[in-house]
Amino acid sequence: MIEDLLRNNNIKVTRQRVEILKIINKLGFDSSIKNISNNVSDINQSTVYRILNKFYEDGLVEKVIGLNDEIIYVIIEEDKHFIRCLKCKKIEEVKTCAFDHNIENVNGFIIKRHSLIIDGICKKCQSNI
Amino acid sequence: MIEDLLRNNNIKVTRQRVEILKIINKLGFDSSIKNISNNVSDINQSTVYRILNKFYEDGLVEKVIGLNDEIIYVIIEEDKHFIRCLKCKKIEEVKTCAFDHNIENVNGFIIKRHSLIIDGICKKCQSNI
DNA sequence: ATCCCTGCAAATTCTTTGCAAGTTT
DNA sequence: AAACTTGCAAAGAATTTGCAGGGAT
Repeated sequence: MIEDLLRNNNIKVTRQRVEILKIINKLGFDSSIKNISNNVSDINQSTVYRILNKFYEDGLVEKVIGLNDEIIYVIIEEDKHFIRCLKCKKIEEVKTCAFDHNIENVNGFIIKRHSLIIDGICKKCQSNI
Repeated sequence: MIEDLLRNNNIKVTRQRVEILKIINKLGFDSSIKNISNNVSDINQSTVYRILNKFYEDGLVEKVIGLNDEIIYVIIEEDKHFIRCLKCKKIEEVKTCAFDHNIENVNGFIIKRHSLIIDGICKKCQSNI
């Protein structure tokens, strides 16, 4: 439930915040600020900025360089991984986790989560030479 | 040699490009556009933008969300990994690679490179509670 | 009732663009 | 010589801010 996502992060529930979260979910890897703004109704542009900044500061979303080389906002989930085609720039989620969980204490850190960005050439682009 | 980095990527060698590459190297994880601009001498602001865009398009640098949550430009190297402290936001390089190279053909892609972003709590922040 | 959030409009900052002159290969 | 780069100045976008009214707990 979207509202719980907010409550769990001690963020007050407002119409604008709920709507923006829903849109981020819906847009997936296309959730740039521009696209988010274009897809919500009756939310002032500066409110969109303020909400996204808050979500980011509060650790609810992650910023990633996405399609079209823009910053996209992704709701943080445990150990989510991406694979990205160097040619067509499509991004997909990876189901398998290639992270060796036996490695602990990297650089003395306590590991909280990790994300893996894999670059390659997707099937389609492989066939187009 | 910096100049070779450019030649290898079929990018013409100019004073401005060499200088910007050197600064990126020197600044490390602090190489936001603002910092790059502040650290070069006699390069017009629009030239900085044009050069960084070109480097990015030509695959010489990668964009990453860095310190201060800004976009930073990092020279692409094979399988470079980062670990990032969730509290103080410090970024470090990881020497060990926790990527399981046995996993091939993820999602049907031909894997070209990967990067791992690990989030955790660094030593210093562990002691400050 | 209190504290936080939002819309609005203006200010500020960031990024792109056209063109003429200068460089690189 | 040809093709590409740069600086400059101006245009265009993106982002932030102060404030007054509205909403959540």
